[in-house]
Amino acid sequence: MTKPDAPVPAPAPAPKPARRGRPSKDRAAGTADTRDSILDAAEDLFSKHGFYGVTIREVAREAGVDTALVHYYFGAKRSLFDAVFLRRAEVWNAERVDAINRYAQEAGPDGMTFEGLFEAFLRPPFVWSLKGGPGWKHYSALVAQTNANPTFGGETMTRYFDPAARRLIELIKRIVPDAREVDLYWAYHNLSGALTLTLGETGRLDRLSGGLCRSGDLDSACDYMVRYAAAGFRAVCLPDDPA
Amino acid sequence: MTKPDAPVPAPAPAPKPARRGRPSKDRAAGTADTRDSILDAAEDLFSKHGFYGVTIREVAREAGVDTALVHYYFGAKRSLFDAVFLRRAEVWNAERVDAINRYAQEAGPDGMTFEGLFEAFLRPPFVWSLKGGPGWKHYSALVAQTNANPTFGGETMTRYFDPAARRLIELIKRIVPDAREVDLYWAYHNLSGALTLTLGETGRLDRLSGGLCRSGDLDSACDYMVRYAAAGFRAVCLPDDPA
DNA sequence: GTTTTTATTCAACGTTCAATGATTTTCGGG
DNA sequence: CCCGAAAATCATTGAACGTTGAATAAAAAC
Repeated sequence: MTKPDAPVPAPAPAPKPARRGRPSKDRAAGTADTRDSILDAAEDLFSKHGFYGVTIREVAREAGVDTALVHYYFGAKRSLFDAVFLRRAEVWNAERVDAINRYAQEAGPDGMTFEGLFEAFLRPPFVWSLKGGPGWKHYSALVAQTNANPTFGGETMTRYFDPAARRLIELIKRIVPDAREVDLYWAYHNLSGALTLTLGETGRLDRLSGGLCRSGDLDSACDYMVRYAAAGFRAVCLPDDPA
Repeated sequence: MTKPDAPVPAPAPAPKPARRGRPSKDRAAGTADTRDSILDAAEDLFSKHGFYGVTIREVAREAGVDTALVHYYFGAKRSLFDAVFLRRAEVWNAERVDAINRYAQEAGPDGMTFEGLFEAFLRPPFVWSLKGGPGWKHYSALVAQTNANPTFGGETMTRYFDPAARRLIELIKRIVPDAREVDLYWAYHNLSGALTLTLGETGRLDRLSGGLCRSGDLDSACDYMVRYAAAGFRAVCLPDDPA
């Protein structure tokens, strides 16, 4: 059944040195290197197939390490997922909060607009996804997927992502002091859904539009979202449109 | 090693009659009953834990049937998922297309508004989720999750859900004939994200708002979404706001 | 009344999974 | 120079996985 060994592809590719024990110092930087490569691999795979769609073995293979090393660094599989999720959560949200706080200070209490505030709030994640390297792109998709999942990461999403949303709503109240709070939350929910779907870059918009729009064109996406959301908030909070 | 049989809990609880072979005719309606109960169980579980988070054994147990029966009716696990997804897809989308077509006819070419059109387009799925029983609620969550997944159901979502979106955009063009098509698609994307996140009812809005909003209050959600989206579309397609 | 088809249960197959314990090698501190 | 801690591999464990084949009983077809 074996094919005739005509071209001789390679004389048994020496499957690996398979060195055991602690690695010699010259290779890599020691520990942080391995840890991060596991996180990167897990981030990539989780973002594409979800928690249950990924095995520790796949993570280890993509990271180029032994399966047991994943447990050595992160313990149970669920802990690995949490580590992936938390790694960028703080950066992501701290930057958004900083941006809207800075905008509020620069614009002053009476100079703020919905457009300016949303621009400050939305642009950072789009920029990370565009310019932060593949890790950030994967992370965006992971957040999008986690946000849509009813039983997964609920507490984590709340813990890390809600403070930024709360701060945004506080600042919106300065723009429309008479708005009802419940209206603001529902309007924010509309914005949140659009944001996560867009950052997920599932490619559905590309197919729906027959190639006219590209999911990866996040600069345009952010521009559209700012205008769309600003008008939506005004319509929801200012029903009589005093303009 | 066996415990002293002091209290005698039960003389072997007769774990089940475990009848074999085709069921007698009086019990149940024959085949459609079993098939649907499997679909219902799978729909429930898939919507909560995703494709890989559910095992055939769990589906069978929740449906109250043998594991092998699931394969008998649906073959491979992936085929079961597709069957679940397709069962309600046609109803869901046919009704939305009918509703917007009816609205277009009643309002006439010059009488259509964004609010009226979106009301027709959005209300049906909200009503199904509210009044269609638990199956429709699970299905809504399943669609929300599938829509956010980059590698799953992409073709299926496109095949069954895009025609309704295309028809909607055609009708929007009658309201704003001068709008650029690319703007309409991006605006629709914002609407789509809000819709699926809301129908998912993940409970995040409840926690974010401290109980002020309830995810399950889909009547309000739909009202908000109609107003929000109508204003958003106007802002995106009519940048100079000729009003 | 016999035969075929349909619906169901049971038992098992081979595979893969997450996780662990033992072992090995190198680094760093004394 | 030694010795403990760190970082890695290997081998294995028990459980759970999707899937299949054989057996069985009622219904339907002839």
